[in-house]
Amino acid sequence: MLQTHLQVIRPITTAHLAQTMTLLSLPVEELQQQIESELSSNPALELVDERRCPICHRLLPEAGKCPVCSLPKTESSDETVIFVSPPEDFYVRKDTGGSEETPDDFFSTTVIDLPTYVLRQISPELDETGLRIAVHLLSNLDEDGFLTTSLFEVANYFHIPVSKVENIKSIIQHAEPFGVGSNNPQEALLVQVDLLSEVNKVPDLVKLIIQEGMNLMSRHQYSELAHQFKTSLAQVKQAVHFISENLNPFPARAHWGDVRQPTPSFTQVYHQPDIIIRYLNDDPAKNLIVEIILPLYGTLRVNPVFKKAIQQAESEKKEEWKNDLERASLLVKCLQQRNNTMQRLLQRIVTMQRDFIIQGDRFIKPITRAQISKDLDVHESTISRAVANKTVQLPNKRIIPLSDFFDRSLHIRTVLRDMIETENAPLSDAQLASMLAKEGFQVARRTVAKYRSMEGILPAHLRTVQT
DNA sequence: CTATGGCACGGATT
DNA sequence: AATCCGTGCCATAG
Repeated sequence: MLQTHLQVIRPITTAHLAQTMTLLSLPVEELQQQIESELSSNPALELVDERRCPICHRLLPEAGKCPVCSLPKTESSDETVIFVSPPEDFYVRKDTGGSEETPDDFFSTTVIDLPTYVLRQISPELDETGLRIAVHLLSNLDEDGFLTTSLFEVANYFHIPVSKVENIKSIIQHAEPFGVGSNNPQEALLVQVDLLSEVNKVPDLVKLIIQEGMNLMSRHQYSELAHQFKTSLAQVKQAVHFISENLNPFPARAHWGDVRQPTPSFTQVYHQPDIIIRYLNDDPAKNLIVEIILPLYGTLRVNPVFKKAIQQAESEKKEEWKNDLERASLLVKCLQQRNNTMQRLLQRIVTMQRDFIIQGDRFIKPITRAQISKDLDVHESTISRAVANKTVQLPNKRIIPLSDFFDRSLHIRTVLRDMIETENAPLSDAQLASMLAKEGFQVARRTVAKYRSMEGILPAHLRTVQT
């Protein structure tokens, strides 16, 4: 019976493969749910919660100590421990993939979730009580970054006046992603408008529309809006355009970059990214860092106590527990595999699309998943699954789907966008098509129309000449 | 008559 | 095998 141990640890390959594949195609958010449900239903699985404060059970923003209780994290040295969420710089490696690419790039997987991300920014300006409140608020955010508790409850809980809580909430809202911690999209937008108008000029109409015209705007009833605010249709369109370009009604789903978004429509917003690519210390002179967001804090492992207990179990229970044990170790192994694949994939992508990441859409290179799969010596479907449903945050804070790295038409689309932006008079699709042909892009007239709508650019006769 | 968007087909990609 | 993408044809709007 002792042999079952070995058999259990070494998983049945078909099941292993099947689960690896499904886990691979899951974005972090869903993966987290998956793990949590398994964690609560499977006694063999254990989460050693190194990064959560044992007293207040809140997130630890920095490795080391809890901002609320100032407790050091617990040490754990168990050889069965598997890092689901490696500490910072856990995985650092030289990049020698390209021939003359900078060999300085390094990759590290770190763990950041939204509450932590926000808390890191605001913790310096808060006292201890403020931190407690902030942590409480942040742990009650929904997936869009909106608050799910009322301020009164929080105030009661901490026995403090509501105004204090409001104060904290406001601080949170003004941290990145701007508007996080609001109660609804409208509130988030307003915060963003205020912040933006400190730096740039924002048309008054924008604020008006957000305050009173949300319903009409979301239904794209622009003429009604124009009527309500007694202004021209063009003005309204401009304002709505401004909103979709610069603001984001769902703070947690995406940042709005300084650069314009490829999908200006409200219907297409992306969730919390699976991967963050940024400069070291946000300094463009420094190296690129690729963070692969992992779903959990602490370490996930097979509970060693459970493993021992199974030997003394009654034969009836034994079967059931053996099954649990098997599932647990399978899950852990699959997670490791997922992380590994994601890392290798990202390493490859980043080296190949370096210019695209740093300098923008114009420099994307057309690559296919098939190419990558050859390079990494894995099956095509593996890459497909790894790419599917994932989003990446670029150094300029834009969030794009990972599949954009394989977009064949993005390059032409940016050229097209430039043409229209710099046009003197509105150009028709046919004219644009022939201009593109001169530049070396052979595309049909019909295709130009498609690209145009993909970029959210109005047809020629509705465009006004830009200044 | 011109410009554009919808539908659908075929080839490439996944 | 399923899906995505570019394109041609056609209907419709201006």
